[in-house]
Amino acid sequence: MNERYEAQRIEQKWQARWERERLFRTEDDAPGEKFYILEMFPYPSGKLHMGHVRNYSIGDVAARYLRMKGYNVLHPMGWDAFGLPAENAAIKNGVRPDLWTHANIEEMRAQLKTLGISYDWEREIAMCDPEIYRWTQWIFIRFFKAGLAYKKKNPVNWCPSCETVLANEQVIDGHCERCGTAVGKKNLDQWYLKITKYAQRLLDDLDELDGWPANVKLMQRNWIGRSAGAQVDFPVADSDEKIRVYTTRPDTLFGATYMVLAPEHPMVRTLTYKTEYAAQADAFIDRLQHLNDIERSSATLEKEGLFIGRYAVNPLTGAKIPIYIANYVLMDYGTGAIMAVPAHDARDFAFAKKYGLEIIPVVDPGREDIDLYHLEEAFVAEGTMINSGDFNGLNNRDAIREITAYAEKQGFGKATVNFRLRDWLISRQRYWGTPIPMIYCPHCGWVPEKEENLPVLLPEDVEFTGRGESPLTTSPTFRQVACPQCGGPAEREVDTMDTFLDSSWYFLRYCDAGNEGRIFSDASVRKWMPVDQYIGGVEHAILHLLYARFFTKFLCDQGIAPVSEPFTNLLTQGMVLKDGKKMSKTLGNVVSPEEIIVRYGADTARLFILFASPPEKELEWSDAGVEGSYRFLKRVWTFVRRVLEGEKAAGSADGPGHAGETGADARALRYALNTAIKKVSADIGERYNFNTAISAIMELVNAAYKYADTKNAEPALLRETAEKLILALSPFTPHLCEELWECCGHAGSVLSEPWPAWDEKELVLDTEEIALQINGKVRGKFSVPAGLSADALAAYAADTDEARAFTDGKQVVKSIAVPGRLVNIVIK
RNA sequence: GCCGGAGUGGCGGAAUUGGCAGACGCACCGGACUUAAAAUCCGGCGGUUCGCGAGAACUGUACCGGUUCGAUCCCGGUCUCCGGCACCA
Repeated sequence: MNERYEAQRIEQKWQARWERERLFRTEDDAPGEKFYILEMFPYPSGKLHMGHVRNYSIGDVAARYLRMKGYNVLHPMGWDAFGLPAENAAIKNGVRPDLWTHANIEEMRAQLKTLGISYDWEREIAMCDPEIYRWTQWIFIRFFKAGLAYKKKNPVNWCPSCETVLANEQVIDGHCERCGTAVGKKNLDQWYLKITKYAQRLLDDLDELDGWPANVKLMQRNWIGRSAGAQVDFPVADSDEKIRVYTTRPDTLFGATYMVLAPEHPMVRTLTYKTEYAAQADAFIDRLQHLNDIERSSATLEKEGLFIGRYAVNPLTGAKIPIYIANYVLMDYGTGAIMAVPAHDARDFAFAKKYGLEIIPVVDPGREDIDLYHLEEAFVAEGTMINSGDFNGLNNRDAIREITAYAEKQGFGKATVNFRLRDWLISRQRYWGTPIPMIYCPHCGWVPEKEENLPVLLPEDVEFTGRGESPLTTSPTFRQVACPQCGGPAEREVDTMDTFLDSSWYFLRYCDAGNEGRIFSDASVRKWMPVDQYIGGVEHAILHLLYARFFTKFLCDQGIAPVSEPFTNLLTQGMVLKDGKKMSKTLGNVVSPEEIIVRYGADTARLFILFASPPEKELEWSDAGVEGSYRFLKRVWTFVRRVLEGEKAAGSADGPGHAGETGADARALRYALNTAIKKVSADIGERYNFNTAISAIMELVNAAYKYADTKNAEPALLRETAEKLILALSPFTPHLCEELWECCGHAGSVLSEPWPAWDEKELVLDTEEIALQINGKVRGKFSVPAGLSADALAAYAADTDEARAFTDGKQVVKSIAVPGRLVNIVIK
């Protein structure tokens, strides 16, 4: 065995051997309970960053541990290969997006292999592969046929830098999720998926996801944004028209003193038609449209409105109330119209004050300090109904129910539910994505491509203009096609799909990655789904994770997927920081994984990244910390070498076989060994706390060094310690451990060894250290035979010299004993 | 503004069910080995005060208060930071 730990040589040797022996291949019918562990697949940008290393190292520890525990583990990897960078490279450098992408995939796959992640590469998929995206198209057609995909002209989010539309989920604080440019609006004809039809189920089923972090579930809940209330119809005075509003406060209906329509509301035009107000309204709307999304929807924007010359009738009071348009009412929530109750809504209050509108209180807080008729701000809390006819005296919560019921009986309203969630806009005016497999026929309308003609291939004869229109329009051959229904001349859709569709089902394909005739076999997904453990960044809490749940539910309804929730357990790993900030090229604080691997080896990189912080927390990069991890691995190497050399020196006769020595030193090491294995098992298997698992192994190594230095150190016990140590460390630093395992004289891989067991008996000590507390303060320690009862322990404690010193001359009030831990004597 | 989460040594972090705060690592300090250095091994390391010294006392988990024999952990309040949502009727 070499004196020095040579990471490079060892890692190359074992990576080659793993590949040659196809060690990580998963067979559906292999023995053992199935476990599907998955890390979010990367976009093939060309280089792995530390965030990737962290993500995949976490997954690999779990995967390797579970394999050793006897599970049949599915641990695949693939590529989220469609997306803008490839196309931008094409525009800038004239490289074909497919070639650019595949070159990047090659490079990143090689990098992943140098990290030693145990992927079954035989199941690798790339979403840009026509044999894969044909199924993305196939799913889209299923959506269309189910009535859940539709095309609609609507004002949509437009990123002027990416030159494409964006889904609501991709607009973060009014900026593009990808490039950070402020998002504007454009009126475009686009494809949508009806995710809103699944809103309630997406919300309800969150309750079952016990294995998800609470914050992610909460973010999804907020995003779905369910609100319960009522819709109420207000007749327009001197007209047959009605204006429908949505309110969560039907109890305040008596206090509705004016109405507001969103400026884009279609009734604005009809109500102002041929009146003096028409021109003003147009001007107002025009002015609003020049604001961008952030300005328009800012809560701090000054409320502005315009009376449009018409009145509505409060259906409860019969009062004529003015109709306004205002910048604070949004067209795309509720009905685009509100009843305004200034006394009990902060926004309505501000508006009413500004325009001198009537304020009628209808909920009495019953508080001295609030003068209801001279309110300084809206009163929004609970109270008793006043000024509300027959409903006076009710608690306003009851009034919500009563007034809704009354409105329903009278036929002018009913209870409804509203969601904040909008349908998913999936059209993109870009090239490098899955073509939307739809054809427009002037005769038949929108018709899906025939399934047997899939995939609809991306044309190669295109120009990359990057100018706001799909490059597919520039193909002379792509567009013109015969209608699949009537055979007449028709035109293909030229937009491509949002790449989030690809990642919404990829995890299903791994179950049967090579299937040529079907999306996947029923048996394969029944075998592997759901994903037992999913690992990725929290930035996908809403986007990817909500879409994937939606797809899975839809495919389940279609009888294609066997489960309605894709991911049983979710771990959202924290970011990797340097100097307190996210690693980024612009900040120039990027540490490249390659550099670390070349210098210290992948095992050190993995160990450091897992040790420095618990997986879900942020991780601060530390060069000194990496040194420390490297030092530890050298220490492990040296320990094993010393054990083996010790055996050689002692001769084979004294080899393994009688590790039963009962000396105190041996006893202490066996305790440390079994404690460590128990802790590592729990920390990996149950808690996913890899940092504390590693610290437990470090403690074991410290204990092992200490024991090895004692005079009568038993070679057999040292060997047992070394071997169990190697196995327990192997999920973290597999290359080193394979090498050490081989040095110990074993032929096979550590991966086919069973996970080391611990012996509960070894965890029971003969004596225990008990803390002595006086009035809750630690005043001493004493040693007792293990396993004393609370009473016996208290008696023992009272008899110690320390206790006597403190209790002497004092009155002992009581004494609390916690077996194995402490005794607290309370004195006066 | 609303909804979450977090605050522990010089630093990353640990304390799993209310029971010895600071495991493990980094940095630092000391010692051994060495002509010397590096590497390695061993030891020390929250703060304040007292003591020549072994040691002792007090104090300490953002801050104020509470419950409890006992609180980093539970409860009430305050501050700060982070994240999400934000004119959603």
